[in-house]
Amino acid sequence: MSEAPLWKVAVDAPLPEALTYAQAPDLTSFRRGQLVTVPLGKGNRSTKGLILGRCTSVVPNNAKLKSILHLDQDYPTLSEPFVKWIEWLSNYYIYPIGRVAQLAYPPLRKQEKPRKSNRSPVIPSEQIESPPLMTEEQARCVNAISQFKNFSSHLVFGVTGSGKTEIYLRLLEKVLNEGKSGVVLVPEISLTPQLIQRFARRFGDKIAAIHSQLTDRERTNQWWDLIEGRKSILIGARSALFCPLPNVGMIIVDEEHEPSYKQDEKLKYHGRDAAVMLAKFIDCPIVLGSATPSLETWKNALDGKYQLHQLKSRVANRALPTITVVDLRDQKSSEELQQQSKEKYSNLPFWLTPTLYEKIQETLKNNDQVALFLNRRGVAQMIICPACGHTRECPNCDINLTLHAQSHLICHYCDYHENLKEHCPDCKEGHLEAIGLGTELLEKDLAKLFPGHKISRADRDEIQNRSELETLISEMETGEIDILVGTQMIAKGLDFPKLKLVGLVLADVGFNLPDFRATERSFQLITQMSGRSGRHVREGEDPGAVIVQTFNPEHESLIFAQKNDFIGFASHELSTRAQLNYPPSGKLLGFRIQGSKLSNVESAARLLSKRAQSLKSQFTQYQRVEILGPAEAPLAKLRGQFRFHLLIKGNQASSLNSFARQTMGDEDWVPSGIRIIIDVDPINLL
DNA sequence: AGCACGCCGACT
DNA sequence: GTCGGCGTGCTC
Repeated sequence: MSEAPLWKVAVDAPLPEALTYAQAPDLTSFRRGQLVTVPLGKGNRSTKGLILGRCTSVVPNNAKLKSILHLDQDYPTLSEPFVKWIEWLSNYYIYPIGRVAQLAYPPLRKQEKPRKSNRSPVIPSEQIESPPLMTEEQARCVNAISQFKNFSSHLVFGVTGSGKTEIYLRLLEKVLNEGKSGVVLVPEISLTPQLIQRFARRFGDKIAAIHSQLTDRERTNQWWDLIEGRKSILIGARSALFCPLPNVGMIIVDEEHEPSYKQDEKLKYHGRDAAVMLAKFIDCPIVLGSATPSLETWKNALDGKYQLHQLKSRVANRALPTITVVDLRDQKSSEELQQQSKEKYSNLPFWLTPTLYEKIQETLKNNDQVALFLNRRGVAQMIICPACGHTRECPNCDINLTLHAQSHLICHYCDYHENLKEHCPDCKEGHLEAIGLGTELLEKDLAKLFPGHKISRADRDEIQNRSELETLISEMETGEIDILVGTQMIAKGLDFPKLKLVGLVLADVGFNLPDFRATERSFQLITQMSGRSGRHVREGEDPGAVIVQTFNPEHESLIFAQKNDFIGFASHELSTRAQLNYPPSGKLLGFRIQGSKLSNVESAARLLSKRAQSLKSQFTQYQRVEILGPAEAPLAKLRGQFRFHLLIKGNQASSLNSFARQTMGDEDWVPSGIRIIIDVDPINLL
């Protein structure tokens, strides 16, 4: 009997490595990239697996090999670059290879005969429109990038309203003309019907979309449309990257600075970084776009790794809005002023300064729209008993409950609900008081102040799906809504012609988070929010206005945002980061230790830290690795699980990676009931 | 992640 | 006795 080959198969199970299988004698040879079905475990259980190649090493410790059951020939063979990319993801993010491989396939089987669905189509059919004229800047940028056919990274750095989307459309047009396909990644939140429509008006039925709002069936159908070449432009959220469509000629990542590109569960990958690697493996250009690039990307541009294409002017020379900063401390300290305004403004709620109030009135009088931004939901963040000082906390998470409506207390992390009692449950005496503010409170107060005007709220409580967002958008477009109140949701990508005033109710919310990126986030937020205002003013017309209310008017993020000076901000912030060796100067890797018993979690965290310390002292190549912690995570308890974390900082990704692997070892030292989760390049330090 | 095994308590 | 609760551990 001739020697049958052995195969390395990445099976869909949480195994750190691929498993080795024998080839059943009646099957023909396999190829790397093919999907197969293999037996796994006891009983006659079977799973999907990706063939990684022949097994060259000696058969692992006397395991009794099983045979591959069959080839799943309905599915396409993944290309060599794509398989390499999957292997890279698994190595870099320290995540089971089989689990990564599985992401390349759709959730359901291929649909043989299409059934009619009463859901609205994923891509609306639109009348094709001819492209608008480009500005000179836009044309120069398109020409520069489209000269590249092989791997090369480009940063399109353009102020909001400079027409980055038009650049993407033109680049994709060229890609299509060469008979290739293209992928456009956008943050989930800005994957609005508006954006898809805009692509559909240019490319008609060549467009496919993949995002979290699709049903499994819709997602599967989009996947096959791309695989079989019926669609050749894929626009989607980060998960769209895993669709192995053939012949990709360009990848575009819009709003590349968006933290939501980082997935923080399962495979904790960064969509932008993963996109750059994919482009590298398939050898095509990658285009990153932003008005406020992440410092990681900006540093790459400064270092010459990415080519910088800067757009300095807004389309049609629209003026940038003026940013007025209102110091909330003044409002409190100057008694004289307060006395004066007391009479005139006695009706104003505490969060609304006369400056903002008057500007709202003026804007409404001109029949224009106002948007107020506050990064907090609900009515109040804290419920306190004035008698005993107790606050109402979530029993599962280490966090205050937020008040919604009149009497609903909700935990924003685990969705625990309870009713607000009139008397404090602890001392049974004090009347519970609500402290703080949220979007729901703004909406209520505004309704009293501006009767007769339509006020709408956009936050996760109010807008939960695509159709609700669509309704809101169309009401904004028709001018039906006068004042829009919202969280993050309204900061991204929305484009309303009549929006002339944007108010940031309390900019400080973002300044003081326990996160080294807090300043960067604030700068981005202020810039993005002000970009929403006056996007359609004509030349010579008054620009839109932005009013920022804050207790910290001297905060760097505000100073630079007010001057519209990203470059100044970036160089200031880069030097601050470099001093502490934070990214993008250094690299970070986080361990999260969690379990249901506090003492066990704490001792496991200590044990992990001890292993790391001894590794560091043992090997000279780890001398410069810093070990921070272990400490209780800022959210010390979440969904009933206690959490500790350990952060390690280093200079190179590769050495941090091997340091983390060696620290974990074979994991047989991890006590039962404890889970240790690795997060490479963490974004959320909570 | 599944799925089996195994060791206890509550029932026919 | 034996059914089934879910804690523990393994998957070529």
